[in-house]
Amino acid sequence: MLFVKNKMIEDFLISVIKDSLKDLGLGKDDAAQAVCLDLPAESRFGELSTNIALRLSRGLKKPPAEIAKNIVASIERILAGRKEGAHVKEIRVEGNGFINFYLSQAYFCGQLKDIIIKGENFASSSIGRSKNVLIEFVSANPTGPLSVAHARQAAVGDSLANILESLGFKVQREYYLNDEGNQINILGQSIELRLKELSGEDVEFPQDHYQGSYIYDIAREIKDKGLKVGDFSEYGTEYILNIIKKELHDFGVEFDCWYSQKELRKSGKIDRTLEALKKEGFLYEEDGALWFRSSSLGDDKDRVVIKSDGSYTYLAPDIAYHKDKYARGFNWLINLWGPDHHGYINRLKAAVKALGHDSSSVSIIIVQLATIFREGKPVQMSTRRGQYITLREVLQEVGLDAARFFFLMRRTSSHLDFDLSVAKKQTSENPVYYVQYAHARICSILENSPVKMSLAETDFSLLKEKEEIALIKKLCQLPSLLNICLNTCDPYLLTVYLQEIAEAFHKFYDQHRVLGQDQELTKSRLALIQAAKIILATGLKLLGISRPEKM
RNA sequence: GCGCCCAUAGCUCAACUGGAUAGAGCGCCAGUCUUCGGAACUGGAUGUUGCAGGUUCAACUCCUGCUGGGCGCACCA
Repeated sequence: MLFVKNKMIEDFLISVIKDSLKDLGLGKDDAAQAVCLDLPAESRFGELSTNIALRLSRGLKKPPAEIAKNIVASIERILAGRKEGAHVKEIRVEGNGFINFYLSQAYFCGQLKDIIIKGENFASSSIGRSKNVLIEFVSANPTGPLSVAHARQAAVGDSLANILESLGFKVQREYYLNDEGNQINILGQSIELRLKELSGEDVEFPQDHYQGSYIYDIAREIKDKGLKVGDFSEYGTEYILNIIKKELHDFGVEFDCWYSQKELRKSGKIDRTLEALKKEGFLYEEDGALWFRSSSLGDDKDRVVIKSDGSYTYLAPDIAYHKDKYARGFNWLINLWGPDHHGYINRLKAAVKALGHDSSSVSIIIVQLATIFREGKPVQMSTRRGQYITLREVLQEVGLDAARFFFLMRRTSSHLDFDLSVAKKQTSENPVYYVQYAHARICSILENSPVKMSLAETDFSLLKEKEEIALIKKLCQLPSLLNICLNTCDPYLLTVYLQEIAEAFHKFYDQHRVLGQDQELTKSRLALIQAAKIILATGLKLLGISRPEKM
């Protein structure tokens, strides 16, 4: 069951309810301030519901049902004088005092028409027009191919960015490139050692070096081509970065900006940032190191920014990097991190506050890991030995569409089980195909139809069957659904919604014929499935998944 | 030891952030095709929401204490 709200009608009804409470002299009650409309627990309770009478019952010392009755009477008086009142078919008091609103068919028909007129822009809005969003994700060290953890981040980040764009936000996708430091040095050494090994030298390969076979590939290329490499770290970084870029491209993810830490340091911004913080009194020296007074800003303890050997910790460039994000004009920063970074959140929030920004301007989303299964059994992984499932392998095994959909099927904050053998199946077990099949089926009907759908000649009021109504109501929910994705910063609900749309369509299809009916009815149903196609296509596009006309 | 997250049907997950009879998918059992794509549809069985208290009209949801799992707690990135 999906719970969504339809913004426009919802806002209107909330204002009417508030007016009615004032009318009854209840406007000042605390509970009355927080009037809200929810989707009822079951569809038999109408389309929108409020529990306001239950909330008021305590203070008024009256049974909820009685209060509800009075409120409804007042609402009905108000609605009678408003043209939007036509959207409401009926208001009932049900359960132990819920007020349920039943919307009129005219309202839903209007929405349906809107979908067909606006097409894939039906759910677009301009809520985000004042926001410049920078969404930073993946940002894996360029020391090896991308893993499934990065793959999930890529799927979530890219889809979230798509959704925000459709809501009017100006979005930049950015990858922070950790192209210098310890890990990069170790990468260089790993390549150098493998090269020696290939040349027949006896080498000892340390445990903490990169064990993956791709290091051999790099070394072999250097050897075969007889390249003179001065800096193995730099060579390796560039080599691997190209692999990563290709992998992401093949996954349908394009970054607007690759932000180099090396460039950041060279620009002097790190030093200038630390200097500024020092002036504000946020830094102090102790034990030969430079500390950030983060504990005064909500962190558990203070953090080192410059080690006693004079080098930066990871935090120093990161503070400068975030300062630079604001300096570039972004006013909402979204960071997608792996679960191993959750202890880092307070540190970064402290840094943001020290820089003089509201910490709510940064949203940090922890993307939980995915466990890969084959035939119901978990696939063993070991990063140390360089044995982990890569994005490339998942793509090769199940394809782009299934991969992206599966990574988004659970809430981003919860752990995900990803069974490759299920994602590969082309049966109803596989939700991707279920959704895409609905789209293809509709395309096929539209193509076979001898009659053309014409909005001017469509009489939506002919759509009265149970399955038709259910489908229409579902289709109208997309705008509200995208709002939920926005509020939760999570695209996952869209995968659930698309499955529900597909289900509603398949059920309709099974019970009723589109073609070969009375001319008028056929036209109405053509319009209905046209709208369903638009909604399916819009959703799939936002998830970065193809919309096949044939399968 | 300190801190954060999780525990719901055999399995994977929901439950509109305190609401109405805790719902879906998979799996299992039984059905539906002279008709627009069967990659579909219909029906059935499955629960002491980890345990024990508390808060209230109402608790899977909030509070307290247990039990069992995951992750953090670097002058690593």
